[in-house]
Amino acid sequence: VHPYVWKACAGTAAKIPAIGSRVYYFPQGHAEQSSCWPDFSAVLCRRSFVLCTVSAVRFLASPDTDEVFAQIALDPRFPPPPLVPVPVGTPDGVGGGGGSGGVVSFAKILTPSDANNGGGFSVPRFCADLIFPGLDFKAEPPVQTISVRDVHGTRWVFRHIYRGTPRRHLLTTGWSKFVNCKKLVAGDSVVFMKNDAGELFVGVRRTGRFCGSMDYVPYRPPAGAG
Amino acid sequence: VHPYVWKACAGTAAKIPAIGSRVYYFPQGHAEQSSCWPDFSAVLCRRSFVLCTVSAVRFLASPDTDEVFAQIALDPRFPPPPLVPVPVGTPDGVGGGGGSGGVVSFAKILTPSDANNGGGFSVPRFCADLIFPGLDFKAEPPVQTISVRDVHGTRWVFRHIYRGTPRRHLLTTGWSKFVNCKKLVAGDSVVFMKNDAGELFVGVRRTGRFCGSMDYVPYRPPAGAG
DNA sequence: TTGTCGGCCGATCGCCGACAA
DNA sequence: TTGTCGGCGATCGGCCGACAA
Repeated sequence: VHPYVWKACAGTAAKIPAIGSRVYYFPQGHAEQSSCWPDFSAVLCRRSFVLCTVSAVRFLASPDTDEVFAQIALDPRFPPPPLVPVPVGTPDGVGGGGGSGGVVSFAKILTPSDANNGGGFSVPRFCADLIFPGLDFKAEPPVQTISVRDVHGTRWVFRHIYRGTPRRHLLTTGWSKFVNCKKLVAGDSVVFMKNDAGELFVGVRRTGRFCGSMDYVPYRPPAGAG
Repeated sequence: VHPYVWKACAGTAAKIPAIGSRVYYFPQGHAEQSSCWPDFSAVLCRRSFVLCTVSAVRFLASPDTDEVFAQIALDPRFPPPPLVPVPVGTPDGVGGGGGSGGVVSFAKILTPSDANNGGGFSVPRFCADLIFPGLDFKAEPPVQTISVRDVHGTRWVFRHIYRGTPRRHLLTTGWSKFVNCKKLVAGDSVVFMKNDAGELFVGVRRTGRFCGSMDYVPYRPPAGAG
């Protein structure tokens, strides 16, 4: 998942440390949020926390739920080992309060009307102006087809129309398929994004009590970074 | 899964050895049909086959596909150990060419019309006479609701009607739901069964190249049969 | 006897403007 | 500006007898 898209999906409250920064790791806190008790036999430390260096960060998304999460590799060695080169294409500063990288985004909580099978999606005016391509307002009605990609790169097509009295922006054809495929319900959020090149992206955030497992999966460092 | 229902689903070509019978086990033949190479470190034998005694048989069905399969535990010791008591309710001789135990069954390969979403199921006359409860032919049309259980015990309800010119037996309401839930397509088969008590059962056989994994799962013998 | 087809009817889907918050 | 509603037309699911293999 591209870090900019990932960040827009996760929201501004999610703070991910930069590679090379120093953090404290609290094994017990980690364990309490896990679905099963992790194997701490390799952690030869009696203190309740460990000073670590962030050695790698992976931005990931669940294939099932589109839920975005990060996998953060920690190195407890002291003094910290020399920093390995950051792979090409991974901007530094992401998640550390850095800039948005030219990506503009807009999130909306789905109303019951948005999530109902029978309806479309009411596009807030600010979202349409900020994110979507401009409509031809001389047409009657102004209408276009927009193509957006989700965090997996899957492409979704929506009919975007400006109609009704008073006039408002709506997504109609294609929207209910998106809602059903993503299993969205009222209260969930969708995030529309546009990058520098004008490409559109869409992410989802869920309200449900669904919680990631935080289980350990071995990290395989990039080639040449051994 | 009840052995009688299992046998009817598997068809007459499936032969399962009785408990206590002597069979030859061919490790290589087993391995060639497995999805991964089994661990044969415990088989201390250089010959290509091992004379075994069938110590246990379990009749199982896949929760996903309803595919029935058997798990056969083999004991290579010689001379054969004393036979443990057969658990109550497991008839001997099942699968060895024995009787049908009062279960009558009828299998039909689904036609395109049977599997189409728009249609019902044409019940062959012999199947209706042999398996289904008798209709009240004085009614116009003769119709009833039948309730059948699949290999998991899940209950399915079908509307059974005798209509059309010429008259024929059909399953209508409830049938397409069954086809969709079981993911049946033309060419697959359904098996209707009736036991001594008049209870109805239904099984499915698939034509697809789907193949069970034949992987090893430890067998836990019934209590008291150690 | 039974597989397939077209007809037909009701349910659902989904687009629409009205209207009010 | 935008959330919800009722209307309504299009589509689809599914029950029917006709007919032929």
